Amino acid sequence: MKSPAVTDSRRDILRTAARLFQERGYEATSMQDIASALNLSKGALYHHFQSKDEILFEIMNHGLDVFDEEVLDVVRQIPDPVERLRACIARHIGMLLRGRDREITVILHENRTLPSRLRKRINARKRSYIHFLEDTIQAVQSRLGTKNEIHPRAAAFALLGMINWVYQWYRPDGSLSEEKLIRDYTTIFFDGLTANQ
Amino acid sequence: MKSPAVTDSRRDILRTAARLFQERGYEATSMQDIASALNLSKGALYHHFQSKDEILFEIMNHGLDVFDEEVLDVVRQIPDPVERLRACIARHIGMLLRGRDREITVILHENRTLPSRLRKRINARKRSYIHFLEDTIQAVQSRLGTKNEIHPRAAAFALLGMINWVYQWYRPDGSLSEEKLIRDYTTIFFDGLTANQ
DNA sequence: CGGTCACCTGACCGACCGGTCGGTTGGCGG
DNA sequence: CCGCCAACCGACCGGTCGGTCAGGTGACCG
Repeated sequence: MKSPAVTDSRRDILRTAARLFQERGYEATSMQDIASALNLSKGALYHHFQSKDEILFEIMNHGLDVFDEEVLDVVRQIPDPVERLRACIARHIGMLLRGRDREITVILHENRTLPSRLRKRINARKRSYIHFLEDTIQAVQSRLGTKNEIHPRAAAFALLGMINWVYQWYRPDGSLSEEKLIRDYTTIFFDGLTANQ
Repeated sequence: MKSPAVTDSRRDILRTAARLFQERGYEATSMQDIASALNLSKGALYHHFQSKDEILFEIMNHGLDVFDEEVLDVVRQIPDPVERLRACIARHIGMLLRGRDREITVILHENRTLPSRLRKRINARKRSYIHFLEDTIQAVQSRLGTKNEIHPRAAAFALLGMINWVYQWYRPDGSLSEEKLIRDYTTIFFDGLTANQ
């Protein structure tokens, strides 16, 4: 077990690095940039992490930890598939918008920059979320007895795309509130643009 | 007017650079990488372009030219908003999947890497597409007399997200055909997951 | 009080970056 | 056959990158 001080400084580095990676991109952010932002020397970073890659990997892993905790673990408890999917949409969007350290954004954007060994481990975790969405969508379809033949995987990726794209354009200080965004996205996914409700 | 040879070698460079940028990312691709892939010296690249930034900018500009030509110019001719939107979805996805040089993918991914002067010009062109989508969606809503209050901008970005995310996961050699993908995406956006048709 | 260890500094390394430059080449117009 | 010039080469520039390392410092422990 590591001392709290150790994990604290590690977490500080990860938070700052995540912010910089999100603002400038991974490749465009140097270790010196990260060190300067923390009032540290570059060498000090290498006391806590073996490499720049490890920092990125830990950012993503921690982001996925938080995601599992605040989204998946909660919505899995909901037995009704329709309500489960609704809650999932709301919580996923909420996390994306309120995540202070933007780890999720880094996960989305720096997909291919990780060396393949580490990337595989991250992708495996992502894939389990995809499967959860696919299963839930299929349950929703048979529950509501829909007669269309929408491929659950296509629907899962469509939903993921809708939501994950939000970070590219949404600004919290704009005219569109988070609640309205969630409501509209949920309506579109379940009932489409032409919904009458 | 430039000679065909000049534009030819420029286009070759842009195509190869676009492929590399898409595979490894802009910052992770060096001018030497581009030159080697073309069996050229690095200096030769600077005979055709002033800077690496200019190459990225021209890739994006050309990608948007093709997009305007193959998507927007065609679907704008369609008077009925519903049919216009359907055609737009189909053509947008088709372009994304069949675009040989992946310029569109580069446009989507390397948003923030351009210096702000050039980025503004690219973003202005993107914004005009957003406005087109918003207007069409609003026309669809009033045409079908939908009673919901989905914000046209939210719907436009949801649609964009669904479609643009495709490049992150879709593989043409998988079990999901392009036609099926277009059909499912169109159904989801117009009628939702619970569509009965 | 002396020793140890986590934490950190700052100088340093070789590789490589984007970009430049003087010079070569080969095909084409006159 | 000459002269020209776009296209290209390869050495080179200053600077920055990720990463290393010897050493300093201060808190804690016996």
